[in-house]
Amino acid sequence: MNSPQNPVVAIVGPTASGKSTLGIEVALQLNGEIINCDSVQVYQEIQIATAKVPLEERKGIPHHLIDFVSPLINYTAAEWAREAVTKIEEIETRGRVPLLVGGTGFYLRALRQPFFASPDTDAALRQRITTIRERRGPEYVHRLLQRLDPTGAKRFFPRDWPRVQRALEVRIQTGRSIVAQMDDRPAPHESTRRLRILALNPPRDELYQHINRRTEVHFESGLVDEVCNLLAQGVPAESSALGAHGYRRVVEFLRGERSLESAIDQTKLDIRHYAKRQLTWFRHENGVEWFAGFGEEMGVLGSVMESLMAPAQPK
RNA sequence: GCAGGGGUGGUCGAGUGGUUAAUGGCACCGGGCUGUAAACCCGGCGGGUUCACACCCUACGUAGGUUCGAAUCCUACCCCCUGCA
Repeated sequence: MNSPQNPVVAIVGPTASGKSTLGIEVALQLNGEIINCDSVQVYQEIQIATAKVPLEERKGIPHHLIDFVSPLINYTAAEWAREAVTKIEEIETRGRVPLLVGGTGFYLRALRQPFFASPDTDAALRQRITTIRERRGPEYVHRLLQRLDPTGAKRFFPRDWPRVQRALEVRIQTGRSIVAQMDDRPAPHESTRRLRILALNPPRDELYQHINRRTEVHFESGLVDEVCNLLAQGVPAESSALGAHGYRRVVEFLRGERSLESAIDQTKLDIRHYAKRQLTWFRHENGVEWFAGFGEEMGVLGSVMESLMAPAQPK
């Protein structure tokens, strides 16, 4: 019943490349619904610097997995992948086409290559390890891992603390090395075989200009006030939500650690670096079809539609 | 005009006679990524030839000089900053 004629479309690419706009246009033409694939847009309440498409600009296209997680929670890729599968099924049941739109390559990969089964994050354990890291440095944590799980320790650079800490957590929680478990991936959802991954690749210098301009607009639109309010509401400064681009630097500004100007400049830089990493990610992701240009360009929409109407390229 | 300080690679900034194409930071480029991923980490980074060991060229304001050897010492000139006029 589900053939390649019923594709699941993913629109990916660097930030500010016009994915959202393109996604809506493609959805209109394919009778689709959009599933957000961006690790920041999932959060409620943070608004200005997230580049979420406002409701009135969605042209009636339903958007899922957007604006639905409290900023108090630290959402994860595995959760997203699970919920995305559910949404894909729901949308297809309605006879519509699911469109995954967003720049978080890691989320998309979590969907295509599900993670090995592991216990939920133990917040207390994570906090304990984090405290150790803050007091004694990431290398110290790496040495701990070396003792408990030498194989795992070899796999990660000592300073790569998120991965080192996770490996340590897994070793402690399951009694086994993370490395020994990594190949136990569950089979991906059937729909991932019908994925058409379309990636935008605008000229790098123009993309960087877009990013710079967009960042200035965000600050002019009251980003600083937004952060003040969020902090006042009790959203922790260390939350994933406030770690997002823009928010993070404004928090530093409010703490007096940098000037407003430096917060703006650093945000621009953060985002430019991010865009580059996204490009790297998708360049090496399997089965990606590239389109030069921004998603807002009519020509790009044209070639995207043309390519979607044609059968998928054999890989 | 006088006195003092300074001009180093895209940028900031070390280096004060000899493994110096020149520490380091940033930018930039490339790469990684298995429940924090808008996070975190790794590598390259004057130019040219080479698969590679390697080799050649050009570089520390400009022009000369001293020296076996200079970004580092000397002379002149140009420019910048500070103080006094």
